[in-house]
Amino acid sequence: MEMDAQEKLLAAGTRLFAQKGFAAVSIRELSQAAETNSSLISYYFGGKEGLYAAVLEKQFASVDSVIASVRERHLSPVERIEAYAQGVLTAHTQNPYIIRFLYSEFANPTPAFEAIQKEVRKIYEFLHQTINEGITRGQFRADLNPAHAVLAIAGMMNFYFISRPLRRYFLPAEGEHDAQYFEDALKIYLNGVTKHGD
Amino acid sequence: MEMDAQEKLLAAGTRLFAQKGFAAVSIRELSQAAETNSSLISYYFGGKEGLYAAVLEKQFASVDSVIASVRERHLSPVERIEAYAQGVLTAHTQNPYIIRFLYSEFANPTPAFEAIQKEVRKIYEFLHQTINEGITRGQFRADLNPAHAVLAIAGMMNFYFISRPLRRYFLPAEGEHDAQYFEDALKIYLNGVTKHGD
DNA sequence: GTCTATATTGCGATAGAC
DNA sequence: GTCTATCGCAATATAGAC
Repeated sequence: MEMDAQEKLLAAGTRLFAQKGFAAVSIRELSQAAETNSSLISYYFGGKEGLYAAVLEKQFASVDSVIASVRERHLSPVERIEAYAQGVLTAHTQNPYIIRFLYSEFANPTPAFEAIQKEVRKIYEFLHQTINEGITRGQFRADLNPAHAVLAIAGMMNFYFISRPLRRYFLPAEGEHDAQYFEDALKIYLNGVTKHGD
Repeated sequence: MEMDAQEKLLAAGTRLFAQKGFAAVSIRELSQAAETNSSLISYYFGGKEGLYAAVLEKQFASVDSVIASVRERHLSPVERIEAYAQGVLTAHTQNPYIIRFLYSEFANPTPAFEAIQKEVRKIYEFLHQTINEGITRGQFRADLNPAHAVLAIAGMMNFYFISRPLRRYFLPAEGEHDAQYFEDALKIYLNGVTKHGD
């Protein structure tokens, strides 16, 4: 462990802002969770908003590295879709709170939104280009609308994590089927977009 | 129009709670948006929390009617998947804020969560049964995991609305392609789950 | 049924001791 | 670098006039 007050505040902020949203968390609650003093939030981060910005920045830095590692490899369209799915799984597994922040910013943008938008756009363009290439190469159905095909795969992959808290209430003791879901969803998707009668 | 104070508060609460979240909206802001007085929130709803509960109740009542109308029809598995997609489109079109409340409750359940959970469970079981029947009838692939197939279709359909606010920032002037997206996504999904070599 | 006025609590930020 | 104490303000709720 060995965390100083600044690190403990960042950790507490990540958890609490993700769980309850920015407005619902007070600096008193934050400082108690971090076992430190509320005045240190201003000292280190310039206030509650500054702490929130620091939390977001750290979250999305890790996303960026995942994207970059996928982009630089030379892969076929199908392999790229698979790499995207694996990247989503990796990102959400490494960082279970990121989907909350992403959605919070969708719904109610803060100044940090611009940076997030840039990340999302990179992913969108990567997928869009992948679909187009798959069509051009004759591997994907020619009647595919690329923008819609992108939304379809992104929805299949991200909704799994979005719906996680709710699923825990009514699905039989979901162990950790994450990898299996991604495999199954990929099969449905690739089967749905590729040409048949091969 | 002809709205009394109670109706105006309910309308203002729906918009503001959806846009900013429960904690980020004050009763002053609410009463100003409704062009009335903050004390009326307590008078009619017993307080800010009561107004929020009333907003949620009204939102999910409309979802229930959509589900019920789909369930009672006699449809084949493929037709039921199509009816589900149409139902999602209808519900979100009639009520653009519902996805926000749904997600807010996923992330941070309030006492209203129990009722929402019941609605979601109904939808889940409808889809699960549909997939199973499709497999039994030999229309869907036998190696399909029903739970995963449900999540895949729910993700494709709901993520479209979840991502709407963000898409507006980087997609070329999305007109209203909603119906077209649903058609395209359905084609991918059904193509992905049904048996081939027919 | 709707308003004004106000009681009370909790908020975020900061001054200043150590 | 971390604490205590406190300031000023905005929050929700309510009492009471009309």
